[in-house]
Formats: sequence, C-alpha cells, structure tokens
Amino acid sequence: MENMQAGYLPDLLRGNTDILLLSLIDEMGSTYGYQMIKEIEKRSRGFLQCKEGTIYPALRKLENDGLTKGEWRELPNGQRRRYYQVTTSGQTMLAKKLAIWQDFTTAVNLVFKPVNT
Amino acid sequence: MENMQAGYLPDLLRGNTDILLLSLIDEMGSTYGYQMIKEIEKRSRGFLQCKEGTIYPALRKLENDGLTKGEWRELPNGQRRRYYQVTTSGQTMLAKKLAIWQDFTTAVNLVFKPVNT
DNA sequence: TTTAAGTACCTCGCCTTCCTATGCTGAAAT
DNA sequence: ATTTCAGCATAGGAAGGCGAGGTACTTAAA
Repeated sequence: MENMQAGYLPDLLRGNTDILLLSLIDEMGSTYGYQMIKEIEKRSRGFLQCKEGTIYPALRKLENDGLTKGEWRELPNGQRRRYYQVTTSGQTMLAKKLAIWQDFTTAVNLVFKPVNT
Repeated sequence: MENMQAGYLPDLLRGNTDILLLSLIDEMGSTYGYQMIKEIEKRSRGFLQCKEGTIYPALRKLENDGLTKGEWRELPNGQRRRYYQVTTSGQTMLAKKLAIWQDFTTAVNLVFKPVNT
C-alpha cells in the first residue's frame, strides 16, 4: 500500500460505511462524527476519506435503526458534539456484518484467483 | 467462509462489478455474459450472484469505454453469443483497479484493526 | 485586527449503480 | 406440451455517496 492515492475509489465504500462507523464507535467506546472522519482517514493512512455529506446521514440512520445511541454533550466552551455508543443490537449487527465483509473479500479474491478447480 | 449465505450483500458488489468482469475476461481469454455470471457464482462458491440486469449493461459500458472488444459469434444451432476480449487499455485499467482493490481492503481492515499507533 | 483555517454539525439534490421485473428467441429436457 | 435452460436486453425504482451550501464558534496567522 505504498502509493495509495486517496480520492479514487469510485464506489468501493458503498455499503461499507455503516460497518466502518459501527466498528469505530464500538471500539472507541464513545465517539462523535467529526472525530470518526479523522480517525478513519488516519487509520487507513489517508486512503479512506469519508465525506461529511456521507457520514452524518449515515450516523442518523444507524441511530434511527437502533444500532447506536446518540447523546449531545456540551463542551466547556459551549460547543456541542453528538456522541454515539453501540447498542446491543448494534453489536449483533456489527458481528454479522464483519463476517459478511470477510466472506465478501474472500469471494472476490476467489474470483480473481480461483483455487484448484 | 463456511456458512456463506448468498443473497445478503446489500451493496458490496457496487463499484467492483467492472473489475470482476474485466478480470474474468482477461483470464479466460474470451468469454460471454451468461458464462461470466455462472463462473463468478461458481468461483465464489455461490456467494457472488451477479444479476443479468447488472452485468449486461456493465459489459456494454466496458466495451463503450474501450476496455473490452465484443464480437458476435454464431453457434452451429443458430444461437448467438457476444464474446469479449480485454483490450490493451483494458489491461492497464485492470492492473490499476486490482491495485486499488488491494489498497481498499487493506485500508478497511486497518480501520477495523489498526496497527500499532 | 481582519482573515483564514479548524472544529462540529446539518441538508438538499444530483449522480451512479444496482436490482427487480419483464420481455424476447430458441434449444433441450420432461 | 410444457417447463427449464441458454442468452441477451431494457425500463423503472431505490439506495447510498458526494458536492455544494449553510450555521456557529474557536484558534491561528497575517
């Protein structure tokens, strides 16, 4: 992953955004939108750049679906952030989707390089 | 990938269909739509099920973009198939997209399990 | 001090891409 | 005779990502 050029992933993220977010929230215990954008970019070494127009609606949806629980927190300086936590059903879904992700990449790689015959 | 359940890949294929097709055509030397559907399903052990409504337009697009070259062939019994081959620019694109696919999966896995700090 | 840049959230409308459904032709099987 | 398979095609709708725009406050730079 030497010369990773960000920005040229036509639609690869599609359908995976929610898992990425769920996984992040779950692992970080509690986090908020803006931080997730930065964290995803950082962890992926600049490759994955989630856009605000993507993740805020996605976070909304996760919460509406009951997979996360959001909560406004006020900072000392008056700024506010919406912190999220993964719910129980969110964790179930996360495990499920992580398994699907595994299967999916395995399947694609099998198409690229079929094993035996 | 034991209990792979086909049919539940919301949008995972999205953005990857063209690479899958390009890769298949390239490797098989020459092939046609219907066969590709079957081959993808076979190689992925039933996990990836490309729909006709997906691949025929996709094949059309690949050809329009000059990445493949199509040709009608008539069978002895009068049936016709459209066989495709990868063009030179198609191979360039294929190599490029395979690299992107690698980077992408690596990046996603890094988000799931970040390395050191 | 004005300006720029960063933090933090939101939303609308477009675009792309996929899937469903449907249709067609002819061959093979039952 | 009817179903199933092979083989291609398209139109309509849904979903998700993204660009562009907006709000509001803070911090750094000029």
